Amino acid sequence: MAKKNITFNDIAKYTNFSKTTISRYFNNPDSLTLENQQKIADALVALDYKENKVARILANGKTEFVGIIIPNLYLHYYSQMLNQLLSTYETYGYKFLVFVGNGKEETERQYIQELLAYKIEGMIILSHTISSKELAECNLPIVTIEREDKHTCSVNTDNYMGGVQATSLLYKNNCDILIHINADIAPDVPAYGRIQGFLDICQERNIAHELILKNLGNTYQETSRTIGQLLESIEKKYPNQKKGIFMSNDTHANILLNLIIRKYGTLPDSYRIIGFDDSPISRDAIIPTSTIGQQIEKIAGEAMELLVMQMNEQKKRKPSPLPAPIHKIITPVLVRRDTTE
Amino acid sequence: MAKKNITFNDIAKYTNFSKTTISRYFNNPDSLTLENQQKIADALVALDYKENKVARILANGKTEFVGIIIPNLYLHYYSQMLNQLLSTYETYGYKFLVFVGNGKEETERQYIQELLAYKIEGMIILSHTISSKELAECNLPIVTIEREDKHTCSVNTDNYMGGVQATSLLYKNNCDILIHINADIAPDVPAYGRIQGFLDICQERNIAHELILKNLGNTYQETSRTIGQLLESIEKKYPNQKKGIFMSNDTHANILLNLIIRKYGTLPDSYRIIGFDDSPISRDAIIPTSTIGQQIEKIAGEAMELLVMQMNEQKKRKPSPLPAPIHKIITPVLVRRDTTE
DNA sequence: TTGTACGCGTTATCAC
DNA sequence: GTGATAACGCGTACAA
Repeated sequence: MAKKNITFNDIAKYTNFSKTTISRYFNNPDSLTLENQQKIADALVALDYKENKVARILANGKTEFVGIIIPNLYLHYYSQMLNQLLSTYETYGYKFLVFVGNGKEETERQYIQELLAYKIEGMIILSHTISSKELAECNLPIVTIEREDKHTCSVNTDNYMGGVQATSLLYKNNCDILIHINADIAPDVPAYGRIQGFLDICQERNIAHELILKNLGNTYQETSRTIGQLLESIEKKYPNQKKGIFMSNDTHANILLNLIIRKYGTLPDSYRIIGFDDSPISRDAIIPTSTIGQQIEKIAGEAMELLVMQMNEQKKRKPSPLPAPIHKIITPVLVRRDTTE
Repeated sequence: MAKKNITFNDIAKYTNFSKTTISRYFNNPDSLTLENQQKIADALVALDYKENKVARILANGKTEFVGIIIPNLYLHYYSQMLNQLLSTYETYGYKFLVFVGNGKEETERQYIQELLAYKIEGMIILSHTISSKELAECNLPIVTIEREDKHTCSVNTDNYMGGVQATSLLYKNNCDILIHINADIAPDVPAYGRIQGFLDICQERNIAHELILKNLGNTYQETSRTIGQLLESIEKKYPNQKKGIFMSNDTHANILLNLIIRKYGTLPDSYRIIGFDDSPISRDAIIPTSTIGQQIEKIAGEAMELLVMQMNEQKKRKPSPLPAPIHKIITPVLVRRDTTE
């Protein structure tokens, strides 16, 4: 920088006020005469002053930074969530430092260290890598979203209810056999609720059902092949039966749907399908696919509200820590489209 | 905060060194005895020291912050680009302050002010709202991506080449009539190159063609209806001809494809389709769709490289400004799938 | 190899 | 309503 930055000192000299008064102009303008306010305002434009929030942070400790660690932005769910979180800037004014987790524990730990070094006031964690116990030890307001959350505040979709809704809809479609295909996830991850919801409804209503827990593969090719194999075995196992299939997400539902359509040219009456997430693919599919919609905007909003509450508490003289983590549950929305009746 | 933060001063007292030595331990450890390094290292853990980068910024002026303004994260293209940009943290160590533009000029201007107040070292702009002229006046290293870029450094896809590739492929598919459907975009936006590429190839090779420039609507419903109408008029206008249709993006290509499949049960030989972007929908479509792939990772990489170069220049004693903005062009990749032969 | 003294730009605490 | 002065935590000449 050739020309030095203009500081309060320069303005003070220019206006014959003190630094203090200039500071007050910004933080408590009413304590100045209107006349003097104007003087300073004029000086600001005359000198082309640019504020420096870094100095302000050092002086008053408030960074207005929030850190976000998100697993990726490939999945529509995550990018949408980030979108909504960033949008809360308009409401709360917090700035976001964003890191994309890569699943490596050590790296994500470094991200957190980096965030702490910048004196962020709080964190929102969507990544699954680091345990809520370790997160809680950061001693910082934290909200986790849709992940293990024993020791942190969190906002989650009511996955159980989602599972119930999906299963019930298939049931009402008069399916003979209900099938849920999902990965073999741990019970402490919120998404496990979908499985439990499926099982409970089936047992409660005495519905014939099969739960297929299987890793479907990490690439599209792999997933596609695995689902193809599952479809074959299902066809063999349940011929002449009306099959209601509840897929763990819309991408998988779409793959299944495409396989069926390519085979039969249409979705036979013997198949009903429902996905999860309400991602664009469910709408863009050759047959718009029923799904369970997560209320992403609401989840993001609640997460920030929960975080802001904690951050405000921290700013008090004697912050009283939460007696226990708060967990908010957001109800999902059933989206009926053409793969169910 | 109940307990005060540990500072270099505390460590200095604890170890009987001076602040300076502590500082050196972090910034130039080799200038200390191994023995003394160990002493300080021990003190660090004993006192549970947490570094404070805000203070460091104030002292040395290097924030290592880069600002990003992105129009939205709905479109896969943008979320992917953000993903790749954020991933460069591993390479360069720059932290990212991210804002989602909302299209309102005044708001985005405020975002920029906010970023400047945090003394970011550079900006990457994907939003279209603010002119490159105004951006350049920030007097800060800037790289724009895929937008008007007369006065800023930029990285863009070679849209013209993309148009040429798409058009050539349809031509090689022995289509009787080539049709390009796009929005009525301004010639100074990079994406205009797709139109020009289409036109040039058609004229050069004397191919029967039609260019349809039309706003397809802002909602899915609207877009879907508009494309349906276009399809009808195309069928009337070119019966018994083999139609090669180049859509402006994969979402629109998919809508068109679905309409055709729903009508004919398959993609008739009289239709060849190609999209643009290589977004997931092109792969997930009922018939995997040919498309032009933008090399997002490469674009993001080049953008950061270009930005880092400028930022490094700024840190020199006497930074010499670029004589003219540098514009990098990244060649797209033709992705052949099943909607062309 | 280590220390002294000051600067970075703002806010907070008194005093007037 | 306004001002002097001391933080905030770290980097960096310059000196030793």
